[in-house]
Amino acid sequence: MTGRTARGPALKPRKNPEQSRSAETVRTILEGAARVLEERGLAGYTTNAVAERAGVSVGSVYQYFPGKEALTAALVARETGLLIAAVRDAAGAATPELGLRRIVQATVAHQMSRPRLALLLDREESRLQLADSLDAVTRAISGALLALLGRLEPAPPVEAQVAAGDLFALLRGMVDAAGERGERAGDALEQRVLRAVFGYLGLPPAGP
Amino acid sequence: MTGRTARGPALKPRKNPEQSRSAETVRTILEGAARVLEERGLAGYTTNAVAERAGVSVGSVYQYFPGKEALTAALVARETGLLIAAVRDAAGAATPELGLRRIVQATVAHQMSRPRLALLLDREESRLQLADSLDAVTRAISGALLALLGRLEPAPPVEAQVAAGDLFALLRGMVDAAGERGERAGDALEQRVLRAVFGYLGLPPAGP
Amino acid sequence: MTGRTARGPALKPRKNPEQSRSAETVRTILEGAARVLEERGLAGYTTNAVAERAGVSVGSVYQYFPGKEALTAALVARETGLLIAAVRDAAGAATPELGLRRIVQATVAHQMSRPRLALLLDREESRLQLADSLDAVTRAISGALLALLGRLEPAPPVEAQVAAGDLFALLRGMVDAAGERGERAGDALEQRVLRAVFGYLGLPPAGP
Amino acid sequence: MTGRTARGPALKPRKNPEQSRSAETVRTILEGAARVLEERGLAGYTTNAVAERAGVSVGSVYQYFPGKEALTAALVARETGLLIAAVRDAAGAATPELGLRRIVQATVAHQMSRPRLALLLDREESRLQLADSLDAVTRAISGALLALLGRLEPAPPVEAQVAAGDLFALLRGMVDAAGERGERAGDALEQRVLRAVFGYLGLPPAGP
DNA sequence: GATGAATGAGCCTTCATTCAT
DNA sequence: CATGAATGAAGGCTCATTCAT
Repeated sequence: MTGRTARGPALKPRKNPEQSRSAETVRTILEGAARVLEERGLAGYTTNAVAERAGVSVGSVYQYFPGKEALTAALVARETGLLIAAVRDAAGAATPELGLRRIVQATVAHQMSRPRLALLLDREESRLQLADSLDAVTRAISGALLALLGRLEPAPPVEAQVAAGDLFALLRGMVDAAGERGERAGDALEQRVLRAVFGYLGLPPAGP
Repeated sequence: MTGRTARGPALKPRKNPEQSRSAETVRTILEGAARVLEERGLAGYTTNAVAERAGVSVGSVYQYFPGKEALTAALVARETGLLIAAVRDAAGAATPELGLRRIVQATVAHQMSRPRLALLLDREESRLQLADSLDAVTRAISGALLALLGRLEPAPPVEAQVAAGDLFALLRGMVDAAGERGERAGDALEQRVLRAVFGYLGLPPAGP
Repeated sequence: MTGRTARGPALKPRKNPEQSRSAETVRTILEGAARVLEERGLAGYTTNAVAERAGVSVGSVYQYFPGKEALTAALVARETGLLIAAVRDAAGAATPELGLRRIVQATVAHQMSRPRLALLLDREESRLQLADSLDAVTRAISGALLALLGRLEPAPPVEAQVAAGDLFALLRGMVDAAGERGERAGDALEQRVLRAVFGYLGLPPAGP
Repeated sequence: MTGRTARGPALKPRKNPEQSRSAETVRTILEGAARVLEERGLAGYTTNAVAERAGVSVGSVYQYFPGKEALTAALVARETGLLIAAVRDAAGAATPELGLRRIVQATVAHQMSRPRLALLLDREESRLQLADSLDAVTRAISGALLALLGRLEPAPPVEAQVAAGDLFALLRGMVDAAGERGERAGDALEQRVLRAVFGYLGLPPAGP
């Protein structure tokens, strides 16, 4: 690993063949990568392992991704897609309270589905500085939070920008930890996260 | 990277020379490791780099630590020592509220002192399964929280064990993120974390 | 995968000029190879790059050439064809002096037309042991030189075989170097090469 | 091979321990590289092959050279050292004619000692653009030639700069070719090269 | 025939660890 | 004890070649 910290080393897929056979191979590779991450952790996450797990050759991995980081980025994008959509949606909720609840819900659901994978990708996401300087999930969630906070009455006693950052960190921290502990009950976790969120904002704890 | 995932590889220092020259060398090595981590990140954190930064030979590193992971573990222990002591202390505070505040305070202070180092070590800590299965910081903070929660009136509506886990995760998440953002004002951060903590527990936000 | 789904009526003549079609493809591929060599050098000279540059698939390259070396050999043959013809011609010149001049002329002209390509192919030619053990150009030029030397009066004081080898080497050396230096004036170079050639043979420097 | 054509990717040795054990290892590695080049050619010239042939591990190769190219550069420097010294010396010869003879002599001697190695290194030398833009040998020989040409009477009818380039090319071309042909008689070759050189310069062929 | 996705041997390089001095 | 040269397994990646469509 050469100390490439601040460059932009091709994180985009090499081809984007949303068609026929190739798309299938891409899916296979991504799922292979996900499985390797879940089963062997970051230490076992090698391009050769991914290829083997996916049942393709290393060459095929590099046919579609210019490098390992690009593969990781693509996996992040894939895993994150639903979450981002849900979060975007939440920003337009009827009330900010409802929006917050929806964001928490979506994040919890996302982390519950493949906890180890989600956790490891969170780590990789912050290690590589994907995208501009902030990855898509962070941007999406923080953005949605920001929008919701603006509509809150009374306005929270903390600057919105900062509050969004705090809430995102708090949310991710709790949810990742729950995943690591093996917690599987989404509803319960959701309630607890909301206690912290509403408490932070000085709102009365909303009933379920 | 050797695929040692499931073994129990000697994480304790090889010698425990609380004396003379050796202790000094150990300190030098640990500080070298800390500096490397801060300056070159996880990618640049190699045993040779540590030795060079510390002004000793690689051989000396292996004289005092059975392997890289042991070195990391020792660094974690060193960095964590003060925090753990402070947290233990907090458990005996006059009121649980005060105890909570003290824990938050200590954690914030700890993260603020060497933010990048603290962040990277947090990550390594959870990557390696240090100690029995839970590292010392986690145990200390969770334990202290648990003790304090038991004294709380009214008792929080969440099982104490779970609450302790949540609060620890929330705390660490917020503090790490603040460090990553480059935040340097400890007091402000402390207040905000407390809002979340007290909110989670259903307590009225305590004034500063 | 060309969407050739609808089979219309047979619009093509029954008898395809398969020959000329193939020949055209071969030409395209060879020119692709030449372009890649000129633009990306030996390092960028890959079969995939050639195919892409030629606008055909890799498969097609292998349809016409059994391997990369065969492709290179064919390119050498193509590039060398005119030169060889000119050199053969020169062997029959009225006087040996004129013949020598013609050979030099042809070689200079050849190298000037596509200098980088000529240089790189010279290298590849000697790397691969093309042909029997001596490639066509070497054989042609050396042969012509040999014939001319036999007619020279007075006979050069060096064995003809050896002299032919020397002159060829000298010629190629000077011409390649001129190409590498970016020299573009054929006439001047020709004169200088002739000085060396005639000097080597102990002949008086012939005027232009 | 990524098209790194114009960068300066560390061509200097990593360490320059002209002492004790290390120097011996460096020598061993360089000789291994030379042997591999002679025995297996450019195609078989891999860092692993070099290490194996030298009886050391790949790691040791990289301990002393930052990369394969640096190794090649060092080998070129080693092989070229004597030649360069001799050529430098020749520039100060009593008469320019004598100087020319000495340069030819040294070059012939150099190429005769390990012909295949010299040939392959010549190629590599021009492939990598070692040093500033011109490699040491080229600089040394061209420089010496330039100095000598300036002292020549009558002055050659060609611009000195150009003449130096031509003579160097002619020299190298003839000598490389002789090596490739397996010629082993240094004196004879030397005489023939001198015929071309003196002829080029319009000087009377000097007796041995 | 043409296509281009797929293959996999093999290359360069790194780095945790050992051991002779 | 300290040193640092030496080791070599393992990782990321390329590219000539094949073959199902």
